[in-house]
Amino acid sequence: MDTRALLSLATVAETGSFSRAASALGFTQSAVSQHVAGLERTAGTPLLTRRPTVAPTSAGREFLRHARQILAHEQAARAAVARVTGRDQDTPVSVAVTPATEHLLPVAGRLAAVMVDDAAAAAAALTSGRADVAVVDGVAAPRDPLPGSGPDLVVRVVAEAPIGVLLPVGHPLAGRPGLDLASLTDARWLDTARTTCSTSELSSAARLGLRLGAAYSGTSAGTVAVLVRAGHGLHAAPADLVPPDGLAIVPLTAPRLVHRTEVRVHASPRAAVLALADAVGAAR
Amino acid sequence: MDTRALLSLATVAETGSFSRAASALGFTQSAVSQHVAGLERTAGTPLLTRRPTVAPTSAGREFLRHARQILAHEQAARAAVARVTGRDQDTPVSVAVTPATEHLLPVAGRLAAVMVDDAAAAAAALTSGRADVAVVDGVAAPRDPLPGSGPDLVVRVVAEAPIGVLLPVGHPLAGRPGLDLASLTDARWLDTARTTCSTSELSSAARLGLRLGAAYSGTSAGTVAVLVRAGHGLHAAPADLVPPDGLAIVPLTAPRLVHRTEVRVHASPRAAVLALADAVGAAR
DNA sequence: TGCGTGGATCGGGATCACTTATACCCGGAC
DNA sequence: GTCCGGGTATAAGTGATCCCGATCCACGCA
Repeated sequence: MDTRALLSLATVAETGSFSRAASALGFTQSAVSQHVAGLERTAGTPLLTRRPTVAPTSAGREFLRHARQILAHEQAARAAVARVTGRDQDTPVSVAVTPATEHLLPVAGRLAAVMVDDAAAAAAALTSGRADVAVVDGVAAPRDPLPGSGPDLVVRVVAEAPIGVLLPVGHPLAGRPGLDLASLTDARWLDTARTTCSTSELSSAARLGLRLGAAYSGTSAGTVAVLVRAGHGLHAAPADLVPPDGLAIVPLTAPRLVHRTEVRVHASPRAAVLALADAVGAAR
Repeated sequence: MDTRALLSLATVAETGSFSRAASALGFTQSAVSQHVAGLERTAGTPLLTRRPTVAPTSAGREFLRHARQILAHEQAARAAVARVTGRDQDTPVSVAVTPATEHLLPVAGRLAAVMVDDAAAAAAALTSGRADVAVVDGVAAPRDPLPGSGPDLVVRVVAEAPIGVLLPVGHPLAGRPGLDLASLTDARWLDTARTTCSTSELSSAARLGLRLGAAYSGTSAGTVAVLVRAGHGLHAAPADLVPPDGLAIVPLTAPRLVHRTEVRVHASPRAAVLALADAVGAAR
């Protein structure tokens, strides 16, 4: 099996057209057609529908899942070899960052930031070789790893703080010394996925279904504050945060969860990567 | 990049010889040599040492990690396509089982058992397509998944019981109503990895280092009982187990952990696989 | 019916991937 | 030193393959 054919298949599936895939890859349409035909011959079944539209069949979807993995590993293999042979000394360090950690990056130095939504996406970028370092934050139990951590990665904790609930100062619960999340499942929560301590992270770390209110798909902590103050829903935040005007933070007593910021690097990083990881760890 | 070359490289690395790899794969030694040379040319660096012995270089080790993933995904892609096209109707259902769950398999029916050590190894067998179903047991917090569970897998819990500590009846702690694991880190534990509620699973689920005594690398619950009775160390067990002669089981009150048995299948199983999963689930 | 779009197919030159045969390298025996 | 044996690299030849340009074909549309 040749990975060029897999790339053709994947590109056709993405672009929805043999000719567009061909021009994207610098092949002729004929070659792409032959690639796909060859894969279908070895698979023994059609992988794409042609008419009325070009789209994966059910067999094709399964096949593509693995094909994409193979292509990712092919790139990762190249990157890994370049890393150990040190032939990447002059290429910029590529950093995967979650929205809330972007400000930790040093301004100086040759580096390329890869924006990712959460720790799991950062792990994918790291293992596929798209990133050399990841600076991620997320919600987990105190001794649990953040999602997506695995072997072959060196993890370094930059900051860790217990989690609290962000409430308007006038809210009936704002005066409490602490709160149990289980008693708040019927409250309305902002529906966030990319913010610091996003409700989706909170919900999955706590393994609790939370009732969702207004949805916010951005990443800005300021907007979250405005929405909470306006009563559109609750949101979590690191308990050591200075509460924005008009808001209070009440610590979560159960379940015991923390917001953690981590730097992750491959087990065998080049010097420039290590230096960057140290800089972020020290910046804090 | 051609996966045949990757297979040659991997086989050379495994057998430690170009000629042995060649005969194992049905190639000539010359072809294997050219495969490896081609990969080294594209990688731009030697991947294997030739003399005094054939072994991966550091770049080769990194490369091989990804190469093996690619080969696994190639097989998995074939298996996945065969699954959805139903061309595997007459092949036996392949089941990955942990040592403690083997007795749950129905005796009748065409099936092939793949023995694995733990839930994580079963997950690897499942995603690589080596197994259609997995019947696994392991230790985890009550609402946590067992290690190695992921998306694209349908999980069904067969049995779940709290965990207790297996003690000789004469042991000073044997009369207690419950025990805290944190107070037992200095006790001596049997060093097991493949038994039901093995100490390595217990330790990693509880995130506690336990002091290890005698090591037992087998899987027999009977042997574990004999070793505990003889005072070689403590061991965990499902709390609902009928204690063997001369032993008592004291429930663990903290951390709250359970021993769980699960059946896992791919998201789109063929009928024969589903039937088997149901049979195991019903057997209990 | 004729036309435009887009995938499939055909023929042919360049390249590739094997095989066989042979060269090369190194350690050990004499 | 020389020869031998186990083992990898290289050379030459051949059939398969890859990819291109050209053309065919199916379909939707006016």
